[in-house]
Amino acid sequence: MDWKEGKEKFIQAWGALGTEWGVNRTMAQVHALLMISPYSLSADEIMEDLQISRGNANMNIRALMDWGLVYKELRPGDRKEYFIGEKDMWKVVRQIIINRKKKELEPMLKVLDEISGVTEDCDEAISLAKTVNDIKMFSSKADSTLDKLIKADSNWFVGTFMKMIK
Amino acid sequence: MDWKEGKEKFIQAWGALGTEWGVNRTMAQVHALLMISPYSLSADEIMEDLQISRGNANMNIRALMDWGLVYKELRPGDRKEYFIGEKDMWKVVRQIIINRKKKELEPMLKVLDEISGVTEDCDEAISLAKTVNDIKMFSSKADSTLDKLIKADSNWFVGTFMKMIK
DNA sequence: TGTAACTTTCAGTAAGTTCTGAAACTTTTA
DNA sequence: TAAAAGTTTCAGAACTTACTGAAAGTTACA
Repeated sequence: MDWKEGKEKFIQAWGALGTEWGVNRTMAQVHALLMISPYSLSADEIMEDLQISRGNANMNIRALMDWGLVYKELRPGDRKEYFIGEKDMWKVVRQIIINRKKKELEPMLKVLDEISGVTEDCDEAISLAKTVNDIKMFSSKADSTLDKLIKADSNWFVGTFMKMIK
Repeated sequence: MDWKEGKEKFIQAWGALGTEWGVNRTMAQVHALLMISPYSLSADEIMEDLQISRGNANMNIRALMDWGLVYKELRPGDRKEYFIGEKDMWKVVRQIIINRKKKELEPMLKVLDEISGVTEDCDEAISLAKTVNDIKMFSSKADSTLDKLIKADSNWFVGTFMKMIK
């Protein structure tokens, strides 16, 4: 297999994975492209490579910068903006966790707290309260674990996880 | 807040969370409904409660049974099928991990292996190979961790994770 | 300050996903 | 074995999300 074919496959696979995780396909593909590119690319190069429109490219590059997975790079003497992808897998995963946690876990915990106000004494209310409580316990545990994970560095992760799964 | 309002909110929130994780809204809502219901429900009751069609209810109940999150329950002397949701949060999370792992992680690893065939000696090929390798290392680590997690029981999880994050 | 180079926005359209409802199928029981 | 009760399937409709392309907005230089 030559690298062009490999690149093609990689971008496809990453895009598909993104879709299943609620990330839009193009955003994941732009990310894949920048992750494997040894140098920064301009919006035009990205558009050309993935065959997408300027608007689409712009919006997804922006989203990736918001997520902290892509950075702007300015080349002296060139007015174009170039973009470079985060290459460190650990940082990539970390950024994704940070973003999803904020967007999903925290709102969920908020709703659960509100529901804790239910205190009637019928089967339904009791069952609801129990489920809500279980989820709360589980998620606050997950939440603090993720917090530690986020603060920890890559080596810590490798070391501790390896020990833990032995 | 009375339990009906709480139930309503819970189903909404669980549905929204599902959407963000690539699970369809109705499937997540049916799951939420069954999770907090103290007794099993028939397809008709689910349709009525969530205001959805028979076809929709049927397809999503089936999907939940495939995922191992909902079971069929037969009441003696009644020809209707009743459904009961898995109540143990730990099992719910486990089942979800098992299913997503199979559907997503494994295909990704397969593609990465294929791409490992790229061995040219230009910048592009080297950068691609490096990224692919990093992801492979990361995912096989994640994979084996998840395997242990799946095999472990709830108490183990609580204990080890708590130790780990201290 | 004018204009060229580049970036951002957004209304309309395309693509993709989920839902409905009715028909086909299966099972049970009289 | 007929028909009643229940379940499954699926084509098309409804809805949701993503993309295009052109116009508006910025910035940078002469």
